[in-house]
Amino acid sequence: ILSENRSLSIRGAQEEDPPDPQLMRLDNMLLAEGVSGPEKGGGSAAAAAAAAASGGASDNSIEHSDYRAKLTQIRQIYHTELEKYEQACNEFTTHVMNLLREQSRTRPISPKEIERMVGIIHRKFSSIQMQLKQSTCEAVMILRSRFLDARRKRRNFSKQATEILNEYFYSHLSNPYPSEEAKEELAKKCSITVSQVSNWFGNKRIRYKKNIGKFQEEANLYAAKTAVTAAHAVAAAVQNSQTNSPTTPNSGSSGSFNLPNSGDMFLSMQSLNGDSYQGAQVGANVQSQVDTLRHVISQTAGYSEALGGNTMYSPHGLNANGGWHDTTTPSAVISPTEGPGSVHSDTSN
DNA sequence: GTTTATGATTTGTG
DNA sequence: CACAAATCATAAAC
Repeated sequence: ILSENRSLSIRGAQEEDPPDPQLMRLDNMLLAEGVSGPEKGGGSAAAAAAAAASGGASDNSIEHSDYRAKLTQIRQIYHTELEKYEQACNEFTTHVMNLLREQSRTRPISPKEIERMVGIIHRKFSSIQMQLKQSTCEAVMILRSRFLDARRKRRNFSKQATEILNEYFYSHLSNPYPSEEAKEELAKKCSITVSQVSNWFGNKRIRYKKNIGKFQEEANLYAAKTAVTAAHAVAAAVQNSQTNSPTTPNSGSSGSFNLPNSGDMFLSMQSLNGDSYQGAQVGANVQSQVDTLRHVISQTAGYSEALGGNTMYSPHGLNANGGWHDTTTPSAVISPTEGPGSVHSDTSN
């Protein structure tokens, strides 16, 4: 009898004589969510995530890994608790049986009474199990709602991803519109989706334009980051006017990029950007670096922050009215540093 | 707690 | 459809 009871209680997770519809619902849901399903490996819900994670499809592995971790956690708790209850149930049953057996020596105990006792015990424990399942379901639901509704659970991108994006943005300030291809590349590098990249650039553009002053520091930082290589490129292109090597990056805390002869440098840059050199040897591929360098140089050339407003140095291709795109331009303001040669065809990558 | 930063969404335009 | 702009909702900082 005892062994029979044990096996019954072990199996007894779902089968109660009255097939409680609520219980069935819970069980089905837990099974569907992969909580009560196969221990490891691929749950039904985890299948997609697993494919994304191992398949190298950078799409949403990051988003789902978190989800999966939490789900696993829930599953573990669920199983642990379930096991605990079963064990407790068995122990308690045994205990009661022993008690009854002992009492049977002093007074007659009918098998019916024993059966009744066992029934009571099992009902008690299965109601506990029900509660367990219910709360587990609840937890899964909450988890799901938090992860399904992307807007609710906003995760910041990793520092690294932000670095990469900013680097691209500030080194293409004159035309911060990555091509589809470039977006894909960025997405891959940042482990985010292409649309996330698009979102990021959309937000960045509008917010940069809205308050350029606020982004000056950041712009300088990222400009300085690539300034070394940019300086090299420019220096190679403009062989003259190279008195001193641009010193060390200087980890520009307050934009102190110590250029030796900024004025001259700036002039050469202008001519470079203007016409004379444009097509010759340094083509558009230097343009991005010119962008970045110009920023630094203008800083060094005695340009205080935004407070006054950027008159002469209306930053990079952004005409004084604002807007890279120039839709229905009310006034054609020509950026002084931007010569006749407009900047497009960026030769990304 | 409040404020700021930031990713996502909605709306509107060409 | 890509984009700008406004807006939402949350994360992170204070």
